[in-house]
Amino acid sequence: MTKRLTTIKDIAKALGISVATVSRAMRDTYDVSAETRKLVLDTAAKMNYRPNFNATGLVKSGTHKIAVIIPAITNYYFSTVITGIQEYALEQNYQVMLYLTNDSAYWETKVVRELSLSSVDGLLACITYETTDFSHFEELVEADMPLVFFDRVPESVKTSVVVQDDYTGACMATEHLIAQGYSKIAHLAGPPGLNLTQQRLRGYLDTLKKHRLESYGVIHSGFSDENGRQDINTLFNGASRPDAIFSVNDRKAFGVVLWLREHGILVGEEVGVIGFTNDPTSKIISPSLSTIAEPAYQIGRKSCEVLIRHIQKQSYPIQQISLLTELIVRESTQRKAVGKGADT
Amino acid sequence: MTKRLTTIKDIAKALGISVATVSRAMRDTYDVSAETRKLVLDTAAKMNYRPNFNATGLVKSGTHKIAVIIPAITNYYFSTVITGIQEYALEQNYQVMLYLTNDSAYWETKVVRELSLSSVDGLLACITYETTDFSHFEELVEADMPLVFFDRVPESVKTSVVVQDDYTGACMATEHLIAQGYSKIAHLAGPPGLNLTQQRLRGYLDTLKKHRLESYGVIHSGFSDENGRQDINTLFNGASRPDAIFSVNDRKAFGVVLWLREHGILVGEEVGVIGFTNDPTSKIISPSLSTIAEPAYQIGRKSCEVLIRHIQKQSYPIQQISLLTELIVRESTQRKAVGKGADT
DNA sequence: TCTGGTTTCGATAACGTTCTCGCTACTATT
DNA sequence: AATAGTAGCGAGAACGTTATCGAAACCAGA
Repeated sequence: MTKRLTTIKDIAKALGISVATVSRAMRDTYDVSAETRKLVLDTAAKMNYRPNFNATGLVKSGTHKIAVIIPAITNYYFSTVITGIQEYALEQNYQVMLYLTNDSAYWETKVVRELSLSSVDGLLACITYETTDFSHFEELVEADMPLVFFDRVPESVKTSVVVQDDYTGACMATEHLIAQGYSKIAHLAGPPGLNLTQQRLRGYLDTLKKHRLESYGVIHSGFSDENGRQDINTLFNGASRPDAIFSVNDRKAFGVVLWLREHGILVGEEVGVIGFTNDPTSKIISPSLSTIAEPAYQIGRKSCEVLIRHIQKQSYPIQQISLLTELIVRESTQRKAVGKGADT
Repeated sequence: MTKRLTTIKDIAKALGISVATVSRAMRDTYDVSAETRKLVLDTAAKMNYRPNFNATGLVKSGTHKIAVIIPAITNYYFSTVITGIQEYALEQNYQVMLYLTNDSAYWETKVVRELSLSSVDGLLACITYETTDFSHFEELVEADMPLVFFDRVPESVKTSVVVQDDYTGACMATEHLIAQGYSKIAHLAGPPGLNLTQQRLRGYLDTLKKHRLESYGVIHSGFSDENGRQDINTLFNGASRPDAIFSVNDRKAFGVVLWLREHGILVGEEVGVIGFTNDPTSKIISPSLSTIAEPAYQIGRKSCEVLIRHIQKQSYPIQQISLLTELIVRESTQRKAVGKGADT
């Protein structure tokens, strides 16, 4: 129950002019004299006027708001993406509404369906790893609501997508392991349904094949460090132990490093580990983690840019943007034995 | 330029009844027969009707949106708080608009000032560490806009606040260090202007005094691990080296641990380190970091709850809520020398 | 059959803004 | 001096919804 705010009418009354003139003076300079324009702007500032977005949105059917739907923000990648989105949006005078699905397909559907179509101009989404039915998104596309996916993207829905180059990143990671002298390489993969899981897996397998190496195991599971612990455990209880691990993301790799350390296995020297993301913690863990850096901030900015283009021009063609990744070499893929002398 | 959406009018026309009846059927059950109500609801679903929030907001002068203004989200504490806010808001059918200030007072002022008062029902804010002038917030309070601060709160503005018990937390941390046998304790403090900096500093000093110990140094700086590295460096280049560090937050403590490790100083055994936050990385770093756990998620939920109370009842009294912290003991404050035998 | 009270619904005005039209008054042209 | 053109402004409709008021329709009681 906030106090009544000053409206355009109040300004008009105070100045003895019509609301139409005030409205015009507020935006463009044409069709209104420079002096009345200045007069209006001054008294508007004096009366502490703020435009009512409900009213403008109603008549112009545009709200200058975009919705971001994302599984979570409590990790480096997602929070950085959001930061990029937020910054670009603010520059373009758009406001962002945040929706967390908590990786639940139920919540995702609910949020997308109940999201009043009239309250936002467009959507930026990253799907949960459970989502298999995309009809709630397809309904949006049919209603001509601008929609852009990033990172985790469905293949069926016909919209613009912005991702990192997962395939090449995985190739780089695997190549690096091989170059460092590891040959029994296993892959801790992500949830099977996800596009990025498939791309990284394919990069891994293709690179192995190129070097005529066999895979020492592929395990699909979630993204947490706990998942990493479990997976490395089953892997090391199996018949043939790997001498290197390529993990689908850094957090899972942290679990691996921790597990190996606890079991007295030297990370790097005995078993190489490489992740994907470049989470800041990868510099803090010891040994520090080699990884494939994702351009998270840029992905945020870029996907927001594409969305706003779609909003402002409905003829803007569908984009398939893939940003480059970068190999970051740290201790977890270094065989220090070389410098250590005749230890083996 | 989305397709025209179905409005309440379309439903009225399709059913041959008035818009008023449709509107009533849509919300309450009184003043409309059960059959027409059902009829309306069914055709509304069939025609894929979504309410236009601009229109409802215009007439009801309430938007069911709240704004969250926060320095950043790329760290554990803030992203977890936001998660709590978001979840509670969604439960109560409120939508969250996110604004990042990037710890810039300029951006904070800009965002708060330009934020159309009419586009949100209330604000949840955490100030930057630069902010010294709070007039942009005071203007909001004068306009009767519901406003709640969390974590970093200004003392001058008369609003509800939700924080963790920083003072007691700092006391617990210092007590723990003393109980573990450390006596030359230094404090790496936060930016001096912040309330939480002062509270934690006071808890540290009071506890020292209680045990008749002297402070081995207090350095104010930012919250990053880089700040931690620099501060420990100046501390160890000084005349009297501390044997324990209480850091205002975990990230800064990470910098300390890393610096000590690089300089061959045994963390825990030679120099105890304790942080504040319970960032997940504190379990990953080695040695693992003792810390004071903050109820970040609960702070998010609680502050959102208080805000919504204020929105729904303007007579709701101003709250001063302080949530409990918890001591988490890990390796960085353990003197293993005891078990190690006659090493010293 | 009439009265009084419900129930159910419709007309219409608001909310704050923009947009379309048209009117006035001024300037320039001949 | 008459006309055409244009700059500047006002009146009113429109956007989609809710709120107020009143009218019809129904029911029960006498």
